[in-house]
Amino acid sequence: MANAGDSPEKIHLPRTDESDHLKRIRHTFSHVMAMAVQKLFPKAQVTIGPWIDYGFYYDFDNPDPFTEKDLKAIKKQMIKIINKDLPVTREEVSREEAQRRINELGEPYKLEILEGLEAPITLYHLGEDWWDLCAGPHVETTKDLNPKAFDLESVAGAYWRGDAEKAQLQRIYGTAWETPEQLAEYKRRREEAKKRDHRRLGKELGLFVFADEVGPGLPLWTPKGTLLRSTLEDFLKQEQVKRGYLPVVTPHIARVDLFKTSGHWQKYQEDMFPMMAEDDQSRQDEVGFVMKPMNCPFHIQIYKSELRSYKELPLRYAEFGTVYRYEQSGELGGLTRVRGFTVDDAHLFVTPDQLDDEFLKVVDLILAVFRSLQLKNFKARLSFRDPESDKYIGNDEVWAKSQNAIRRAVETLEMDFFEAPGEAAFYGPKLDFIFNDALDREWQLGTVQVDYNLPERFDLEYVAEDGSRQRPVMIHRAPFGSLERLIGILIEEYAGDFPVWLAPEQIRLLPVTTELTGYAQQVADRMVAAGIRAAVDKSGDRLGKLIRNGEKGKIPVMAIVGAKEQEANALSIRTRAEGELGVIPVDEVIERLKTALSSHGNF
RNA sequence: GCCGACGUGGCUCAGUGGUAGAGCACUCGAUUCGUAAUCGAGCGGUCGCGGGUUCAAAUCCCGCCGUCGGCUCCA
Repeated sequence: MANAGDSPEKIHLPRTDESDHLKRIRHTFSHVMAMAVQKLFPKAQVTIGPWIDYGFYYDFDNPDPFTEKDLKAIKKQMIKIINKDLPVTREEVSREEAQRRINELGEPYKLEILEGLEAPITLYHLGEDWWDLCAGPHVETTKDLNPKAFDLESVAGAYWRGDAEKAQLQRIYGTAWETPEQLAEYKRRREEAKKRDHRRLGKELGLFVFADEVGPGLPLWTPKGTLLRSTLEDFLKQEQVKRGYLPVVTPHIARVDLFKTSGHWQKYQEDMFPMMAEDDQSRQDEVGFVMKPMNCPFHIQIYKSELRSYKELPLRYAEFGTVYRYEQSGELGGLTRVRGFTVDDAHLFVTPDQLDDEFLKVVDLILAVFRSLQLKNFKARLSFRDPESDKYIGNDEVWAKSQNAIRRAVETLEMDFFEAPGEAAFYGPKLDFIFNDALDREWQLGTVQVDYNLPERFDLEYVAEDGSRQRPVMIHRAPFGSLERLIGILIEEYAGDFPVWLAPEQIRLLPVTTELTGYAQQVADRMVAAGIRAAVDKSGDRLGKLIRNGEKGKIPVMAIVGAKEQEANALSIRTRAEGELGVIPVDEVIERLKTALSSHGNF
């Protein structure tokens, strides 16, 4: 599972790619499931059924979608099949023979699969009655499958060949292991992961809400969530000031024409909120305003507002710019995919000579930011153009230049990375930083992009040393990517237990009796004056309840204030991480908190 | 956008044809109490929205909206 963090678990849960044996087990399980499904649903057609990281799935074309009840029946049937100790046998056949047999079964999907296969064409049989086209490998017999070490998890829709234009199939997901203990541990960790889900914790901790009345994918940030946000913003702003970034602010809407020049309107209109037009004629003429899906055209206009000299470059415009994208309804979820979000955006206008160095400096900043946030589990992805696709602007030469610049950078930094053709932005390639959420789904956070195209489209210039007009190169970059998505990931990464500097409420004072509330408030006021987010629990409940509420609220530091403490000008400290720390003088508590804040460390 | 499941007070959930329930939270009262829930009372819901079936709908049917799991998409 993702996010095992640094707490070592006793039972290792191997991914399929770690073990050849598991690969066979999971693969054979998918065949057993397909066989069971066809036994129970004779009209079901099988398509593909691979192993995946922790299990397997199989896609079926069935007149009716499968239900939860069906899953139970299928599971039972699978156990029956396994207990028959059916041999799994491989058979090599000619293309013609395969065709003949498929026609005998009447399974058109298999025929389509066969077309894409290269020799040798192999079939795998489960006993006498069932076979599928398959490259293998599999276990020897169903005896090698433990009927107590698998489960069917969910049904979902999936398109044939992953193509939304093609048939809608029914996918059944299953998980399979070598031992029942592994299965139990897997399930336990899934449950744990659900508790870390930022949607759940966000609600429990009161960080953000969604309202039907506002709209889907449009989060509302509560005071607590906003404190978290602004702490992150302030942190990055400080880092950027140190690195020569200049702040800018730009509006949320602009004329359509601006995005025609950039190419957004032509390439990504479907992903933008509809145009605001004054009347039908204006709408038809495409004269109106749109919500911005990106900030770059605005920063470009600031660049263009004056004639630039090479002496000014690199110019680094930074803004926490909120953008709006009309994401497909089925894609929205929590904070990780929203329709309105804030990008920690900056656009660097550089001379071609400065490109490599500036790019490296940006990556250095991004990695420093991740380090400060204790984010360690990420992958670097080189998101390049898919040469087959027409969704990009610019010519081949420019793309090659941009992609090479990114490749040079990761090679210079000796970073681990993988290339992903087709993941580029429409105007240029990217170096993306990919993180996993609690449920192991991948999300892009930070990104750096090299762009020769927009400078061209907007006809950007600077005056070079020799007096000639030259074209700058742009670097688009966002270490967080989106503040919303970052916070979603952070919540799950920390399981809601933020380090003191990020915690919305950093210390809570708990008066043992209500008579001490006034004194506790005085102490809290001192802390607030020292830049600490301190609060007093004034509920009047008993201490046990106050502590319970503090723990549930995941307040990193609690301070019990009783008569003894008041007399000693001290606090009895209890932290989330370490429990009771004993009585500490107020001054020392404040000092330690201040240190924790500035160092991003623990109390 | 597609397939499926789900949608009951602020939160978590019970209630499957006969005019709405629990715990927590909240308010009030009593208690002034030392490291994860003090006791009692009270407030609070046109059961997502709109149609339909029925003598009667939270419950059955249809449409829409939203959430969730996938798929597709993702500047």
